Amino acid sequence: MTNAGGRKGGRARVERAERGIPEATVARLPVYLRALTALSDRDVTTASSEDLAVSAGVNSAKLRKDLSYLGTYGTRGVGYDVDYLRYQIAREIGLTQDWSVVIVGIGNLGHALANYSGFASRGFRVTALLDSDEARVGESVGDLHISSLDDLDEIVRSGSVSIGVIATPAAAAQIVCDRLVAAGVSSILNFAPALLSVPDHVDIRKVDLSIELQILAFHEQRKTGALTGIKAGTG
Amino acid sequence: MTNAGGRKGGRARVERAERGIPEATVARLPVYLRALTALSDRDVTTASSEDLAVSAGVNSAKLRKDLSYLGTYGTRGVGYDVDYLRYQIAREIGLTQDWSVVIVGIGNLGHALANYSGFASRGFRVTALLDSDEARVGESVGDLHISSLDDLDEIVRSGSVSIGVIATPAAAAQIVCDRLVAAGVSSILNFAPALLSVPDHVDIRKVDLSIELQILAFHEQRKTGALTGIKAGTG
DNA sequence: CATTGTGAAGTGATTCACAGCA
DNA sequence: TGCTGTGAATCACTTCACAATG
Repeated sequence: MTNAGGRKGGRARVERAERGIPEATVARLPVYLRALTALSDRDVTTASSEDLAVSAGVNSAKLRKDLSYLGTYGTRGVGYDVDYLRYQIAREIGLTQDWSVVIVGIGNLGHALANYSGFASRGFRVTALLDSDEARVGESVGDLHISSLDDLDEIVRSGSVSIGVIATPAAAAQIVCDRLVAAGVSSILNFAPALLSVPDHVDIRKVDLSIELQILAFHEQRKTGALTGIKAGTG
Repeated sequence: MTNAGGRKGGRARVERAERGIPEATVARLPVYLRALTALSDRDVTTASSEDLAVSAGVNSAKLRKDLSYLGTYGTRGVGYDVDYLRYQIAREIGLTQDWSVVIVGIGNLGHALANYSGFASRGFRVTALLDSDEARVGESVGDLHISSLDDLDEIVRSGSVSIGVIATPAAAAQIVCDRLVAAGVSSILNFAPALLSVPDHVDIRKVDLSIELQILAFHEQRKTGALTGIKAGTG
């Protein structure tokens, strides 16, 4: 990488493979993993970067560059061994171990997440569902029952939970977030339309359904020429 | 910027402002909109780029640069008029008009999306729920009832639907996608864990819950040093 | 050979830093 | 004076293009 010049004079020693995987690459590893799994399911044993790239929806140079951050797992003139590469990526992401997840806020979305099979199929085990509404506590969803938010500490500690999912209304999100952090959760997936603040050691990712629609609306508007002074007349 | 001498009254000489908004900026406009709404709700009438930036969770230089793509809506030495800027951003995104949305696949997630109030509160009206499972057709969810996928053409045409949401299993996603496109939908939000191909004129965005968790797991693993047996010391 | 792995070039986004203006 | 709007500098990511190699 072009880190030429060197900043803080000294630490220039590039430990690329271990520390320096670009975020953009990290975000694509699960996509590659899924593509490899699909190939493996179709009994494909070897794939070139081009095959894989098509299967993952990226271009092959990007794919090769991405993989190069992990190590050299390909064979020149041949390609990649599908199962071997799949294992390596799974290991890199951390899917060779199980992860315990708690979901807080068991409304419509929380329900859906609790039942979402896509979590379980990777190594994510939903170990608890929490809600602050005491009327809901005890209710069962799938094979879990809803616990009180007050049990959070106990649940996180005893279940080695490191990932929390927030599916509460926006108004409750920061409080829930603080409690998750206090209980020891250090990665959070937030579905509430709210900006959350967390200490540095906590990772947070946000999924905002209404923002996604708004981004689509922006482009849709451009397409139909509704904005710019072109005669509108939708409909 | 090209606004030299050109204000809003003039014609569309400002090619850049209208056409060239960077994707990264577009993705943040809804965030700014939300921050402005929150400020407005607290009766804040004026905000500096710094205020706004804090409220939106970005830095102020980025916010100012983003806003500069839309036009010149601030006042030097003062800041931005909250309601005025809010309107301008809403207009830019296309939220000054309503958008009809159909949701296909009324399983757990589809249900949750159908009931999600965050859509309606912006200008998104869910006008139809579709499912290919005939046993489900007729069932009611909120104040809508589930229609057959076969009615898609009719629904899209009569309701001027331009946005479709796919919440089906992965195996059905491409077929549903093709049917949406054939019916005239030109923006798609895909929740199915599948790579969809669409013609150029169709915009597609993907929300993948399991990928989000995997990205968190990657970082979580690094934090706990679970993987590589990295010796903490940099050497 | 075919295909990987990677420097180098290219593109896009972010941040800096300050001129220009209310 | 205080803050916006924006060129210039920097940083991050992507793509090119080809030497290295099983």
